[in-house]
Amino acid sequence: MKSRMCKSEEPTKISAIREAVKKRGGKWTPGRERITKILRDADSPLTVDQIVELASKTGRIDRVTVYRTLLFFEENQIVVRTPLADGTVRFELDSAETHHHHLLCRKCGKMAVLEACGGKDWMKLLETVKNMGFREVRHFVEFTGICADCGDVLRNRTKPRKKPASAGSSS
Amino acid sequence: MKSRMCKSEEPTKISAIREAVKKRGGKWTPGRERITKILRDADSPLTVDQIVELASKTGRIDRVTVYRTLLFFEENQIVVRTPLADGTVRFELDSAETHHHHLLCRKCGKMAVLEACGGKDWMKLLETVKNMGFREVRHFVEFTGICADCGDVLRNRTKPRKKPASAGSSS
DNA sequence: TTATAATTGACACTTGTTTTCAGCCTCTGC
DNA sequence: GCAGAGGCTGAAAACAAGTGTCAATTATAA
Repeated sequence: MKSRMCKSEEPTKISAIREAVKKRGGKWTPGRERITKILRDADSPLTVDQIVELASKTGRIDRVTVYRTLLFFEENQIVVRTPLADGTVRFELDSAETHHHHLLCRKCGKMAVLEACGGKDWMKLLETVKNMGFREVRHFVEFTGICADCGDVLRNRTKPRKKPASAGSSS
Repeated sequence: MKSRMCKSEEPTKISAIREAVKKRGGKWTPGRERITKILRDADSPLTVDQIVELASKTGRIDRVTVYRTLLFFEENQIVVRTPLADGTVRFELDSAETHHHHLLCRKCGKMAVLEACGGKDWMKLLETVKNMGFREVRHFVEFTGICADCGDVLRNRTKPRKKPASAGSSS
């Protein structure tokens, strides 16, 4: 059971993505390359805002272009869109040979990746779902909590800095 | 391991919710009662739109009032807000002595409830999360798939009726 | 019944995302 | 290397979901 915090060890090849784009009749533009590199180098799944901000450091790019590029990438299985329990939507490269889930700090929004999941008991649960008549079942698992850093801060305060973000249903 | 499709067997008492509202200094209004009953009688977690539509059948109610009521209920642990992998946000009564997770059809959006979760393997995963320094850990699990009804329809078609809703990250 | 404080509806506003359209750029074929 | 076609981009506007404001209304305690 392994975990990372979470730069991918062997970065997805930009050239492979370029070929995938062209194979689908898309063009390889500077904007798409910048967005691809940002996603490849990211420590964690990124929001549209984060991508716009990072991309803006290396030249002008319109927010709309980022939306469109992400949509194109998503439709072509280059990136994965992940709506989280805190209501934000994040994007990451779909290099996922490795099956992983997300871990989100409810205080600071920091994300980590968990490169593990269920086990035997989990399989039984999946079986239950299939017995209910569901096919092509996928699962979506997210943990939320207070990360070590935020926990330390809290211990040194009488009042939290601000109202914690509501973290959706869970248990 | 039990599952339901998913009316609660012993409906949460409206009177109990009324008392909870009043205890928090809130007033018990016809609008709040209507929304409470709608949530209690729902077959599955509802979107704001669905609540507005259902509530409008028994009298006029403003969408803003629904938002505000749900927010008030959420703040007072009467309802739970659940953002799903398809990007929608749904609400359900927080009657949850029973720990459950959601099962969503990617085709028709129908929801079911799974009154079960991981098991021993799951506990190990939780342990990993805690070892990463996270406290107050909650988990959020959602299954998506093609339900029996939609599966049958698909088998009798060459083309899907419409583009399936993108169902977020999962695996 | 009355006073008062919370709730409501209407409207405007904010934020996040998509659409439209004209001009620009990548890529293919020559 | 060059030109044409079609895809991509930026700007502005449209759209959708959710929030803030305020006057009028209503539930509730006294």
